[in-house]
Amino acid sequence: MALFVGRYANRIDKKGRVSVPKPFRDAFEGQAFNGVYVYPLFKFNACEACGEDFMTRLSDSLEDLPMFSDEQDDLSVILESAHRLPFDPEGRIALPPEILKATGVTSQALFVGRGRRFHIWEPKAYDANRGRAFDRARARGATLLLRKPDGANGES
Amino acid sequence: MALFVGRYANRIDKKGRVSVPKPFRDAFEGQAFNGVYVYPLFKFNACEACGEDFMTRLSDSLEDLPMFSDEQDDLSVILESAHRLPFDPEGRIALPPEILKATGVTSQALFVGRGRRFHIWEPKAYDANRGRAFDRARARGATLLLRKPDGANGES
DNA sequence: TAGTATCCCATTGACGCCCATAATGACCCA
DNA sequence: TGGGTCATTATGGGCGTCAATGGGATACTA
Repeated sequence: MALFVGRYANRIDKKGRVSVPKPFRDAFEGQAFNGVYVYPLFKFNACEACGEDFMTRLSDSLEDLPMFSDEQDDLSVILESAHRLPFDPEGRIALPPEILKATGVTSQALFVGRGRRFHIWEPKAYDANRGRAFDRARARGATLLLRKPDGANGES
Repeated sequence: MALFVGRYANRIDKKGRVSVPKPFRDAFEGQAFNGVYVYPLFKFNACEACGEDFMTRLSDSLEDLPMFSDEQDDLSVILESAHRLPFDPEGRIALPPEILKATGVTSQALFVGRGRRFHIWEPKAYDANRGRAFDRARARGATLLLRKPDGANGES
């Protein structure tokens, strides 16, 4: 699957529909479900979106936690508040009221690439947060251990 | 099999029937039994529902516990109190009195997606019990370690 | 025969599909 | 290098279809 990168601002119409940027739609090529899963983030006033593959991986990861455990129940709130949004023939999705409320999105939605998933922000809210992560990373002197280049870890 | 995600509130009619949300019904595609298994949860005033596949998996998991152990006997109550509910031609099920009583469901049933299974709640009870799960996750700064994408860890 | 469960049909309201148009950017040619 | 044309995406709105719901008819059971 291609990666989600870059930022795109699209308009919300009266019916609550918004076009998912073409480059993002292309990245869903070959998935069983032609659409996106969207769920609110608890760290930001924004929501996250991904395809069926990633959602299944998320669900399976939750099942690695013990059944009936508090930890599993608390984190399952992601699945409970997720929405399965199919593309219409023009590649649009309809954002549910709950998501609009959680993100503050009204007339415009900002799509922000995040690799295997992407975020949806109210543009002004994004600007307010933008740069902070960058500053934090600089201040902390953040480092990242890269995986071995393919084959070594079974990734495609 | 597709995942169960999101929340849907449907009404119970005079005959005790309730429509299972279409997205959930679709997720049962290709299962041998055209219906759901429903059993009460001991942790919440709610019940859990799943398809034949998951029920089999649950039964097998119980057999992994030591035979004749208290643990196995206690958890086996799930199987004892489970109901096998077939869909009617319109995709509705009739919740048995025992389930209605255990959940407090009367006029409305809230279907809550949980990945490979889903819960059924009385709407107000859900708000009271689960409404703060999101805040708890935020407050705790909850994190989740994802499985490696496919095959990388030998699990399937 | 009464009570219950299952099936069938009707209604309605939301949403998905289709078409039309506008805007954007790429390409070609002078 | 500038202008024009074409292709593709983003956007707007009307209409048909389908899912949720309610009620009646029929078969089954105790």
